[in-house]
Amino acid sequence: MRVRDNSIVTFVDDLTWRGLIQDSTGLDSLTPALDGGNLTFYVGFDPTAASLHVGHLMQVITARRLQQAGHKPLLLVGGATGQIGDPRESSERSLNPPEVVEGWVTRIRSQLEPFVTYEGANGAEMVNNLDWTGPTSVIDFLRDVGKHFPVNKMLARDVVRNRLETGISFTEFSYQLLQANDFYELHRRHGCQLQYGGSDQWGNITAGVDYIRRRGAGPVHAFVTPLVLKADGTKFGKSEGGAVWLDPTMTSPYAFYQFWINADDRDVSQYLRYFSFKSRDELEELEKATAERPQARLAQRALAHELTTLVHGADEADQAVAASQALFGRGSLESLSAATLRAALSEAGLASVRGELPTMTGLLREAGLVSSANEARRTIAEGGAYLNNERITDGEAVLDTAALLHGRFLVLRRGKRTFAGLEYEA
RNA sequence: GGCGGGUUGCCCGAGCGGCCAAUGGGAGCGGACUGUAAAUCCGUCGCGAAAGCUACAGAGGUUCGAAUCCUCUACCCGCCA
Repeated sequence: MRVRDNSIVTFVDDLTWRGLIQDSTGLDSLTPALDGGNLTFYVGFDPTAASLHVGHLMQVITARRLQQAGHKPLLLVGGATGQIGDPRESSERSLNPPEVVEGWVTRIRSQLEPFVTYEGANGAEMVNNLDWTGPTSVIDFLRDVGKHFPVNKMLARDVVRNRLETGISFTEFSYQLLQANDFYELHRRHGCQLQYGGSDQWGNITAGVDYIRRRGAGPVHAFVTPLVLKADGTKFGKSEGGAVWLDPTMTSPYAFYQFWINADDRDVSQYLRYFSFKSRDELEELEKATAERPQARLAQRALAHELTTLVHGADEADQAVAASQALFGRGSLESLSAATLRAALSEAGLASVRGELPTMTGLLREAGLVSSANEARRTIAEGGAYLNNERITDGEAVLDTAALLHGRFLVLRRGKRTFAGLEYEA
């Protein structure tokens, strides 16, 4: 692994410098295990939606990082736990139909696949906890697993304690047994010695560590990564209201790229440490650049490009960059070639209209920038609507064909940075 | 099982027969300033071109008129058994 080659820096030193280890079962034992290479570890993803989102990226990337350091990943997709639901702070989850969860398992599995390699001595494996949890009878589960879990300890867990106020079903309460048992089963079947996850998983993870010890196995290691925070206090991973998904049909590569480009100056250096595979030297260079010339956004560009490449591939990443340059660039839209314009608009979202010449409000609706005519008029009145980078002032004005770029394209924009394209065919 | 309180727009939360599409805050959206950043200030925030329509847990009722009163149903929360 690169980091070890270039100097005295060990793998754990690197993880620590990046801020990836918020809590662990003890660095004294974890350090030699991780620096030694050849550890089998697991990280789990529950199918709670059709796709993973940027909030999961930390765990995905950490898996890749660990594998590059010589460890063997077991990527678990929770076909069983996904049907139960990890308790949230707020309230009880509604159960998803088993066949829906099953579909999500398949999708998430294939989404995870590209992030690790399956070759070599530490080739990754995909596992599904439904394989061992599904066939277990209630009696067996209660006798073999349940007997090792003191309810008083289970109640002490933060999430559970909070939920005692508002209510928690037995179903969700029992979640931690399933996850603890997963760790045990993976330890038993695959020699798994390490589980990591997000900091919200600490309770579930340590439940597994304890359980393995109670069953006379182990010892095993665990650590958790910190919650990704935003300097402005809002939740990480949201963009224009919705989650930023890894699935390109749910969040386009362009939108994904834009999400990272818009990272706050105060956050971007830490994001690079968390998510980037660049060396410490390179990252410190970028941190310096951000401090000195934040307006150049070198760190945001590097982060956005690297992550878009990792998630969507080099071609998609380059297209997202090109589209961003075309749309946000200083040059006039007229100077862009038809091919460049089409490509850029396709990235941002290109719809087509035909027939009668629409009005300005109609254009905004067709482009999907507003959800109702009222909203279109309001946006225009607020001065937030642009056609080919010129502010629209009259919502009732009919489109002038002279505005068509290359005789067919229109660049619509709402606010500073939300672009959408329209292709007009008479 | 009994008694009492509650259910309002994306969220919190006022309203307690007409002046309520509904006070206020947050989120969201837009503008100004910048750097596709932050902070700040300002505006906006159900649908409809409009007439109007749909909304205050659900269903029914009283009334010229209901988010506001009555009845039933569902869910939540207290207190007592």
